Amino acid sequence: MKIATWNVNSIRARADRLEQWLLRSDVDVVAIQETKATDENFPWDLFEKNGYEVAHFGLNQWNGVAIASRVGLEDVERTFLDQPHFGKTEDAVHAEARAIAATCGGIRVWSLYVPNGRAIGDPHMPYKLKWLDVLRSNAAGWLQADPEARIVLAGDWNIAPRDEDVWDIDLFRREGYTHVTEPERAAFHAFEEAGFVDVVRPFHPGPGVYTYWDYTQLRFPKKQGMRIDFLLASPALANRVSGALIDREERKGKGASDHAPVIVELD
DNA sequence: ATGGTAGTTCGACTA
Repeated sequence: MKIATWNVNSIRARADRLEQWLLRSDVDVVAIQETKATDENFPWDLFEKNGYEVAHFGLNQWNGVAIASRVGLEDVERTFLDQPHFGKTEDAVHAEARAIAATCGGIRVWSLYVPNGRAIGDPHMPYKLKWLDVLRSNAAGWLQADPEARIVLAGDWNIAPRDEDVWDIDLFRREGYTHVTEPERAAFHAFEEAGFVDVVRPFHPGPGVYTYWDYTQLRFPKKQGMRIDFLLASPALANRVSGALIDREERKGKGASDHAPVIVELD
């Protein structure tokens, strides 16, 4: 069984490439981020005609997350408990479309699009950290309730946990860039302390292994990327992982997303 | 000093 995560940066702009990738990659489940779509303009047919069920959570042209599966899709959940909002509104109606879950082939799959902190000192940074902390609190609770639970937290985390996860850590420090700050890294490592495991890194250790390359300044051909997309598996699921792939081919050519798909193979 | 890219959508915002 193969499970993938992929920030597609607009599912409508990526429809043709996504369909070709589904055929080529042969994944059973894919967690998708940044659909930039509403349910009204979401390309449902693309999945159905290729044998996938799909659940989507999209409110407007921003964010948007989905899960597609050909091994079942049950108990869909949109947002996690007490998911923080940006700004003053506190009602669930105003939560951003950044988290969706479904049970696929016995695995609880979360497709997550972690908020971008934008800049050190920007109010989006404490929002990002709070969002991660509440998610971690929920996820730790799921494991406490059932230590054998098969859960995968898959998505665009907008964090580079190690210095080697960006092409030039000195540049990031000098310029005061986000994604590499200590509070962001602590928020990520808290998931590992709760028992979740990055199941891709052991198969693809760095340095120089990335999942995202900015569109500008020839970042991809210059191999200047960031590792910010992760699948964090519960212990019971991590034990079943037999391989992983970061699909750099999909970042090539005209019409590519700025993120590559990340695929995990399970026994 | 500027813009360098790509997506939403048609001005401005997001990444």
